[in-house]
This record gives sequence, structure tokens and C-alpha cells, in this order.
Amino acid sequence: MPLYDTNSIKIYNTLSGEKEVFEPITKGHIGMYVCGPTVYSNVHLGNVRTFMSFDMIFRYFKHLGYKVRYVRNITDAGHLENDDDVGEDKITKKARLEAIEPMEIVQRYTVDFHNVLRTFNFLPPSIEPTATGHIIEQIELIQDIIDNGFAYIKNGSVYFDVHKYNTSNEYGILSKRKLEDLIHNTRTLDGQSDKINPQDFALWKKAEPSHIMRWPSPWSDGFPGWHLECTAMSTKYLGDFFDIHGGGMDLKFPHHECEIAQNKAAKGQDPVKYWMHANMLELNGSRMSKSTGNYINPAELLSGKNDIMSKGYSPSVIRFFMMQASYKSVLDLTDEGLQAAEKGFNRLMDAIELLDTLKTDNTSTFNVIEWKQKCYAAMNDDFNTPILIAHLFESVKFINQLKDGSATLSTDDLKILKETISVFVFEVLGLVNVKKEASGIDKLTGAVEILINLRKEARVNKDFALSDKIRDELLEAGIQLQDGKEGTTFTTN
RNA sequence: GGUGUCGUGGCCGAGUGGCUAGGCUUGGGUCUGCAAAACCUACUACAGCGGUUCGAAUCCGCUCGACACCUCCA
Repeated sequence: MPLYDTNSIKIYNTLSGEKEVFEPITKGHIGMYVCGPTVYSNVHLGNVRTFMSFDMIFRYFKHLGYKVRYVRNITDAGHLENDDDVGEDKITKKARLEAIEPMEIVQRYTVDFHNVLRTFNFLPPSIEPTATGHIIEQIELIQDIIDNGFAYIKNGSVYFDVHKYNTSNEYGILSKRKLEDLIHNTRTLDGQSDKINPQDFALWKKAEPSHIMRWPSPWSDGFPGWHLECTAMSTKYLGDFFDIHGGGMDLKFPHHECEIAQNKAAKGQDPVKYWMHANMLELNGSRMSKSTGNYINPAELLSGKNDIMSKGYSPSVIRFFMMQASYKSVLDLTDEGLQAAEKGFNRLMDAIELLDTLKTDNTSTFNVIEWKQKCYAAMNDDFNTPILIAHLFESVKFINQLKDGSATLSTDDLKILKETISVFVFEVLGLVNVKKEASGIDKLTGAVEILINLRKEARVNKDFALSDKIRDELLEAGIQLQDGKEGTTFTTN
């Protein structure tokens, strides 16, 4: 019996504004689409957080035994920079500045993106389609929308008729906006626009002569509008109605709103059962912005080569830090917060390493079964990783009590404890025990044990000057000795 | 201006009608040659003002504040 039969997940659905019991459209299968990055610059750290949230969700679904098709696109066609006629494809603009081919930019930053995600121990999605690889699908989609009367052609460009759509549908259903409010608050654009109404959005844009990225279409040589690719790729790989669509909170409007409109206009139905939105990452209390300097990229955060943090942090510490907050909450990245996370993470890893050294007993003073169920309950409640981590620390305390001899555990329970910790810490949260990963750990252990024995001799001889020297200098080298009842052990930092 | 989310102890961050979140920091204790680590223990909060209720951090209203979106953005 798969685990998903006994674990009912609740998901906060942005569409309803409530937590709903998750029921996949097809039993045992999940289709999940997440809006991926635009590869015209190095991946943004906030982007990493969003994808990390969905990586964790993907991991948990898989653990429960679901067959998940996880689609995360690469936006390599660029979006319109402005929604007016002087709009320029982002990728083209950058390419011109650096005087290289657009696809060279795309390649460079796609590689960077993959490298960063690999560093943070992401699982690859099932399909990672590119916008430029789906121009034909996008053109077909536009034709469907035109045929159904929800789009108009003007000077070689095609626009979605939001006002007409709104007469038979509800534009704003996801972001809880009303078209009337949008009309009153839409900024008047400079210059002449082909749009009938400012709320309309482009499905196809005719390319200016200088525009490098262009494709032929029935309407003009041009390029697709910026909401279209996700509709084309999500429905191509997941069907016209699929389980989960995710992305950052800032994509809720207009991007996801437009996706719903496009799908209904083209196929006559809502595309998505559960909309999920990950919240933003801030830096020292305010949004990250390159222009104000309140900005740090993943490489800088990892290396410590920056003016904001006191040091670099390992990928797992950063991951642990992010998992300590709910994906739905704004998270503030601070040096202090990362340091606290690092200490907590190390404590967790130290306890996990103790698991292999524990002695078992006939009875248990810790209800492992109940604890395990609480871990699942936390995840089943809209992927509540902070609560899961709180439960994990409950086990940390217990493991340390076992080491001290103030608690007991049966052999069967130890097995469950080990398995459960492994599942949640490594499989679901995707953390990595960097200490174990470090090469040469066995040789190090041998060397440190020699020093531990030397120190033991010194202590027996009451040569505390020597014993303290060994201890203190090892600590400086990043190796901490721990004297326990059963002898001395060590941890590395 | 509009829409939305939110304001929790020294810091971070869950919870959401009565019952300990958790991490980090700090005080006391146990252990130790002294430490460290670990364990035990202490500090006990929900922006402000009203209202609903036997009871509210949790529901409702107002005020103040923060953030996001409305314009490329995860």
C-alpha cells in the first residue's frame, strides 16, 4: 500500500484562499508545473528559495509514492520588457549590450542556473522545457484564442481581449482583482498603443527590424507574448487540466491570472486544480534590489565574498535556514539568522552521527511511532517544514539523552528512528551532511584518535597543560573534543 | 490611490478560540581536573484600541506600521 493512501495532504490553494484536502486528478499521479527562471542573468537568490520550496514539495510527493511529473520551464525567449510598442525582448537587449548571440546568453545563464541548483542539492524536474522550443505550440494556442473570439490582430501583433473575456469569464479570479478597479488604476502609457484597452496583453508581438529573436507566424515575423509559454508548455506536458501550478507570489498577477484567461479562452476550461505561491525572500528587512545595493547572489552567499554577511554559509545551512520558515511566509535573510541556523543544523547533524553508536535496550522511553506520525502530520499540513524541524529537534534531544544514558530505546524503535530521520532530513528536506561528505574523514578519525589517546595519557598523568593544549589547538583547527562517560568523541565544524 | 499578505518573547520563526512550538541567545544547575558538548531548569510573547465569547495571540471592527503586487521580477 503506497504511503499516499494513509497520508492526506492539505494544500493552501490561492484560488480558494483556503487549505484544501489534496486529491489528485488521476489517482497516484501528480502533474506539477512551476514557472522557471528567465535566463538572462545569474539566478536570483529569491528564485532559489521559490524553487527550493517546490523541490521540497516534489520530494515529499515522491516519498509518499506518487508518480510525479514535475515540469519547470526555462524562459529563454525573454519577455517583453514593456507592455507597449517600444517593448524590447530582455534577452535581445542584454545580448546587444554584450555583443554576443542571444542563445549564448541563454546558454551561459542556464548553465549557471543548473550549477546553483546542483549546489543546493535540488532534484532535477521531470521535464525542463524551453520557450524557444515551443514556438509552434504557442502559435497554435494563439490561433485557438483568435478562433474563439478572444483576441484581435493589429499591425501584425495579436492581443488578448481582456474586456471581452470578462463578459463571459471572471478576469481576476486568482488575484482577487476586479476589472473595473484595474481600469481605474492602469497607468496611461506613453506613445501610441495597438491595444484596444490598456488591460489587454500581447499574445504575439511583431518584431522591430533590429530585433534579433524572431520567428515567422501567420501574423508577422515576431515573438510570443510573455504569458503564453507557460500555458503552452504546461498543457502540452500535463494536459488541459492538471493538479498543481506553482510559482513566486509576484507572478500571481498578472502572469498566472493571464494563464488562466488564456487557457479558458483557448480550451474552455480552468487549467489548474491547486495554485500554490511561494513567498518572497528579503535581505535585512527589505526586498533585494541590485540598484539599491541590498543584494546578494547565491555564489556570494556561499563564498562569503560580500559586504553583507560575516562569512560564507554551506548550501545545507542555507537550505536548513529556508526550511525553518513556511514557504508561504516572507523570509528575512540575515547574518544573525544564518548563524543561528548553522548552529542548529550542526546540532542536528551531530545527533544523526550518534545514531550509529547508540546502544539499545529492551524497552523505549520515547514513543517513536507517535513521533513519526507527528512528522508526517506536519508535512501533511501544507508542507509545514518548521513544525517538522521542531519534531526533528525533539528526536535530537532524545538521541543525546540516549548517549548520556538517561533514556533507553529498543532495537526495533532505533531502526524506525533511523529510517524516519533519514527520510525527513535527507530525502524530504534535501539536506546533506557535509561532514560525512568530506573526503578523507576516515583518515582524519584515525589521526584524531591518536591525539585523543595522547591527551588521555596526559590527563592520567595530571599534565593538564599538555591535555588542554591538545584540546584547544584541535578546536582551533575545527575539531571539537567532547568528553563523555564512555570516553572522548569529536565533531568537526 | 487600489488589491493582497502580515505585525508573536533579546533575535529568527510556528501556531490560530481554552492545553509547552522549535532554533539561536541569556541566567541557574548536573557532568568535568577546568572547560566544551550534552542534559535538566529558568525567563513566557502575541502592534494599539474597542467588540463578540464563560474564555481570544487566535473571530469581528477601527487605528498605526511593514511587505508584496498593480510596471520586468520567484
